[in-house]
Amino acid sequence: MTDPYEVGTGTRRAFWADAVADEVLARDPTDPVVVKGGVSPSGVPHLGHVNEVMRGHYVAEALRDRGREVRQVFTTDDRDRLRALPRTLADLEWNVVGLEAVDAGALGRNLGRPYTDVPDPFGCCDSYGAHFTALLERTADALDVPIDVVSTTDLYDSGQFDAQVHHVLEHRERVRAVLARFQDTVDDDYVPFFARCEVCGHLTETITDVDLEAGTVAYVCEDVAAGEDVIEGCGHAGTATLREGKLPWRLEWPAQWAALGVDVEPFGKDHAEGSWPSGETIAREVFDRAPPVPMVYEWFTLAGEALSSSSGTVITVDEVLEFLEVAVVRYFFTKNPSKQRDFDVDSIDRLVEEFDRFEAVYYGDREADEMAAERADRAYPMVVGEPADDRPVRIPYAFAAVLGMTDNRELRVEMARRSGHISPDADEATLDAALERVPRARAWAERTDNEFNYRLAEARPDVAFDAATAAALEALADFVERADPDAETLQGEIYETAKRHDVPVGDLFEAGYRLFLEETEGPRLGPFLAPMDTEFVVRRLRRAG
RNA sequence: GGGCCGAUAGCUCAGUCAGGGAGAGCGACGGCCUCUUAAGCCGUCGGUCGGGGGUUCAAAUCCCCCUCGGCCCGCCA
Repeated sequence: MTDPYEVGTGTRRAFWADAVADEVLARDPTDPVVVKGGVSPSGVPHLGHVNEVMRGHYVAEALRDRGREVRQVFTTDDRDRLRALPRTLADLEWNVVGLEAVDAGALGRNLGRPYTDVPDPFGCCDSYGAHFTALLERTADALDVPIDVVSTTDLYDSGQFDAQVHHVLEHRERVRAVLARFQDTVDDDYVPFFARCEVCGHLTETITDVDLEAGTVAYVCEDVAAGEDVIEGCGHAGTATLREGKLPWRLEWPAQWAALGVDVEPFGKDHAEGSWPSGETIAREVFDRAPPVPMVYEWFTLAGEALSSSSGTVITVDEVLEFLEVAVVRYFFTKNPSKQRDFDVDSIDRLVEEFDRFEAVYYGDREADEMAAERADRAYPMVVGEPADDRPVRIPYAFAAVLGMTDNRELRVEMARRSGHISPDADEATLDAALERVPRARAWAERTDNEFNYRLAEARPDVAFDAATAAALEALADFVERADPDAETLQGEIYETAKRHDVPVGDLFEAGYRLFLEETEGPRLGPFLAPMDTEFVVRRLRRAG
């Protein structure tokens, strides 16, 4: 069998997507090459689900780069049954809410039914499945990844799956024999089909007869185990057509490959040991076709916790984009897929700085070893789409958070210029692009309430100082009013003023932070105050407003 | 119980596929900027490469055993 862990590691390639593309091209597929991913629309799509989109996207881009036409398909496995109620849900605007915000009782009565048969708890889409599929599509859109979303329910309903379902049932003896090599529970009575009960709508696994001539199965609606719980069947005995049900996942997956002509598919490490080995064998021995090139990605954790829609440990792409630029998020997914990675909002500034370095390496503005240089060369254009001629001006993320202390654009520009992060002759377009990071970094500082989370105090804080400090502040105000000093002059003057008034330097700085930020510490005061409106600074130093 | 992936500096990670110099960023420490004050620059320190054994002239890299994190071997993805 093909070890999915080996694909992408067997050749010397700086960027894993190129190694996967090598593997795909070695099989000489016909255009369009089909890259697939997919998930079950079981709940709020989170950052982990993005693997199914982004990993495939990079493989697709690597193939396109070699002149191939590529179709990236994303199956929403919406015929799967609702097995448990997730702890959290999200409306179409990404407002994440607890289960108590919807009619959980009504939702609970739908356990056992396919997602596309469950009413949308928010009432805005055709079904539960359609609702969360819509969020998956929005996720891909937000990251600028073009995908063809294919509903698995639609594959059944429209007849596109007829041939595969028929084929599976026709050769169910062989299916049984193959699956039994992988699963102990497959016995002589096993029929690889779940029928939808015409009375209660549950998917039942008890198939009592198969009539391929008529294209129907006979079933009894029995209890189904769902984790610790049991979903009760209604006991009804009836018949269903081959479109009124579904294949078990281990067959549905290879059936998708056959129906959609899939050439390559990334999947999570959970599949690597379970459904991949059996699926690959089913593809060969039942569908008589080569399985796609596999590629495994490891899972992410969120601040050390497993991402899970059902438990509610989720971070959505919508959330992530509040504090990261699209390119940075896309960059995150260029990293080695075989490593478990922790996504920690607290230290997201590191990721951004890493992206900035990666970008600088691409533009040759930064030394890098051969491997890193080649990786930047390959991956960067896929991350940003179309690299600009010149390296974009980037403000360091942490400093961008600092600029977020004020909403005044001129002040932001002034501070960025004086800090040397933006050249004095930068045009408006460059400024806008560079400042795009500021609100995101500001959102991050607020969210994590870290050391960059401070705001310019709009109203004068109510603080009192001893006589010496007050006199020093007064002197400083006079100096600012008289000299309108630049950053370094002012910074120096603060020291001098403190000395002259016999005030410990630290105390005078602290007084400044209290007056302007309502904090006891802060950024270097000179560069911070110098670009501000002189009148305002003087007034505040005199505690007059 | 069987199997798979991962573990490299305080932190985040590259390097492991094809054996030969242990690396980057951040942090810490020191220095520069008339200046202890969260941004800039220069420099320094920092690692039994998870542990043990083996192969080899040579092992982070190959082999075996073990520990830890995660996953699979039921369902679901």
